[in-house]
Amino acid sequence: MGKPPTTLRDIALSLGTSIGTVHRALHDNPGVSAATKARVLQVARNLGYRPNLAARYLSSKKTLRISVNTPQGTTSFWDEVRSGIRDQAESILLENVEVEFRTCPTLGEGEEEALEAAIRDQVDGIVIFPSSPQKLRAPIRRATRANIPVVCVATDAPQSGRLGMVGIDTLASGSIAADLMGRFLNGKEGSVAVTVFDMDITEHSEKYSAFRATLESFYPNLQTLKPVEDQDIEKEAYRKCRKLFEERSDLAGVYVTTEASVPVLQAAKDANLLDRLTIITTDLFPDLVPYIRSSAVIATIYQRPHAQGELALRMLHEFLAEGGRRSHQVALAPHLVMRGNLDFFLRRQSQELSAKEKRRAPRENNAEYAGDFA
Amino acid sequence: MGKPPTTLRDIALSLGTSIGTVHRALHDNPGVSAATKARVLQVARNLGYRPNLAARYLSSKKTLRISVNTPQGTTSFWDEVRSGIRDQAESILLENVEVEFRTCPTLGEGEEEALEAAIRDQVDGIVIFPSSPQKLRAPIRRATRANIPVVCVATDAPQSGRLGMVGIDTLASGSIAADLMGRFLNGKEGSVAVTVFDMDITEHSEKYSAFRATLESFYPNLQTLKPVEDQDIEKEAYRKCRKLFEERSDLAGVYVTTEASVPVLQAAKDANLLDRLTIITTDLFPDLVPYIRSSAVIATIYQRPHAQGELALRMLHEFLAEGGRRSHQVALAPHLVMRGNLDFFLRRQSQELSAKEKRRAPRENNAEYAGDFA
DNA sequence: GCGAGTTCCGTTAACGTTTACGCTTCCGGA
DNA sequence: TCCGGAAGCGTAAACGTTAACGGAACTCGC
Repeated sequence: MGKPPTTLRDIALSLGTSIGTVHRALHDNPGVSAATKARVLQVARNLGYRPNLAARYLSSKKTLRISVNTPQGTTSFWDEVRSGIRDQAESILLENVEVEFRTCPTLGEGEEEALEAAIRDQVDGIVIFPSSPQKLRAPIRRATRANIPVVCVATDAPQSGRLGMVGIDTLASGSIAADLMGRFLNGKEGSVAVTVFDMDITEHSEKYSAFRATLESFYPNLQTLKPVEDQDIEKEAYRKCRKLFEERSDLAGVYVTTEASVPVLQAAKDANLLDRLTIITTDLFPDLVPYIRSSAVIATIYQRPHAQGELALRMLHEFLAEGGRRSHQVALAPHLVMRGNLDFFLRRQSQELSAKEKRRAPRENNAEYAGDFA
Repeated sequence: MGKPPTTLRDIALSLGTSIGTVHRALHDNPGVSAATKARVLQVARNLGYRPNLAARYLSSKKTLRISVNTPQGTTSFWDEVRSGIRDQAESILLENVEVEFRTCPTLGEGEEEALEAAIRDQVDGIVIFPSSPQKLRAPIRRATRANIPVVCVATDAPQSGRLGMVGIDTLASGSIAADLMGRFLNGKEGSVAVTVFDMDITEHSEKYSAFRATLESFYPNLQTLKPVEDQDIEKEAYRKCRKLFEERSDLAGVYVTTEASVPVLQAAKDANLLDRLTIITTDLFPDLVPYIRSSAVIATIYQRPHAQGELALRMLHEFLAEGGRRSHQVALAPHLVMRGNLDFFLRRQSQELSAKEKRRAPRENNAEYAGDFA
């Protein structure tokens, strides 16, 4: 139970060799014969060696450099993600994390270059939003081969060898949207539209399927239309929706899974449908607020960007510091925002975005130093 | 920017004294004159000294003992809280946390004694559920005076000097419940009942007020009845609800804020009202599942016990390790569970409860040791 | 057979704290 | 005068790891 953990010294002693050799063997450094290395690894495993991170940090003082490759974005979503990453980096006990932001001004523009730049700069880890997974698969592979772990945020990049990904559970959000849509429409008949970014993105097609499946099984009198793909281009979203609104007179509701909810709302307004449609959107940003307050948007599914950022960095750090296990996939539950609890989320959002001085603040509040309490 | 942090040695050098003296001064240890101590503190402040946690841990190897005082509970809620605490304790980088569970078999029975026991045992910190805040105020004060920080979970203990508290935002949950209730009832008239544990508990009265306020302002045709207090006694809940159901023929919905939703549901069933009432409950546990599947319970507000546990421990550890700031208050956003996303939450719940071997697992998956990647 | 270059390995000084120990100085009491 | 003790302070050895240096043994070319 309380037996002291094994150290490099223990391994060295038990082999009749030295700490230096053990260290070299465990780290694949040159200067050890294959035979010795094998023996060291064997003993290390037998003794259940786990490196002491405090000692390691104390000794090497190497700081981990992490590149954060995200788009600027049209809403506050990515600002919140970045602020979550920053907060998490600062709250890490061993103060050895340094984040570098490589923000792409426009979606999908220069992502590859930014990723290549990060690899060239020899960062220790990367957090990335792979807006077009197929384009980034190769560079991500390259990073991984260069021993740079990559964590995807918001969207996955399958078969890219990425270390892990954190996002919102697509089933949970698609289904809750459908369930609410069904309830809110309360027995009405009609059709429901879903706008997505691109059905080629796994997350979006999964959300659509989950929505459709839930609606079909619980509310058979509502019909899910084919997805409207907007590629996050505002004009595209407006145009396609406007067209749809004119064609489908039986349209009862819209579920917007993308950031581009404002053009959809504008289209509804211009078609004089704003108060006749039941609209559920995604995420929370200033432009959306008046629509929620006025109930034009009846609910929005908040994808917790701050939490996504925190978790992505945490995953990366765990891996880098602990030599952790490979390949996690974290699916968060979304939050539901409606008129009633809107203020709670707005307050929180602004706190999170402006929480710069939170951590490093001088300890004024404890009289004298007093601090440690331990 | 990148200047090296100040160390004890720096302070000692700048004062012409020794590391030992500086250390004693900073830790209020005997053996330093008041004058020297003052000078040390002054210089430490000027130089912006912050202790190096890695070095501290490496040197002292003292493990932090944390007492977790929670009730057994009638649902899985407290099991999830405890498992969250355990998970967080294990995921802490410096492996210096040891949790001791002092679980009370029945609610409110022997809480004081358990708290006293923890204090007597000289633990370094306490996580507690103060089921009756007024009774525990004094012992919590005593712990705090004995330099043992106390974090409340789920319910606050105001004016007790506790270090902090983590719980669900009452406004967010009360309001979303009301908003959903209003929407689901869709223009119907009638009255809505709210069951609470005890209006003397801040959280419960706040939830009730938030619910009532939101319902009043957005759905004026619905009337919020006076709260039903059940003290988490199942019979009490059943009896009071049964009575209410018979008296109020205009009853349209029920919002159950406590763990005792099953007796309420039973009462509704026995009064033949199960399919006529719109019922929103709180939390998620096995007995509730069939009701959600059958839509007898239309939605439940999940208070994320696992996350509450994680955060409570994190707060305590931050304070103990970092000598952090005093008095935080963390309010989580609740999750909304309905038929559609029920399975997501159930899967997650069972994962969280059974994730014992997750961390300490031997690293089988990396060929050889290979591990560090750093 | 001698230097130059490898390969493999041991040694040691850091890193910043904590802690135990030891050295002064000063003071009161015998 | 000498001793005991305490107060105030310095010293140094840990803690487990990393990284740089040095040295032995062995090889190769001449």
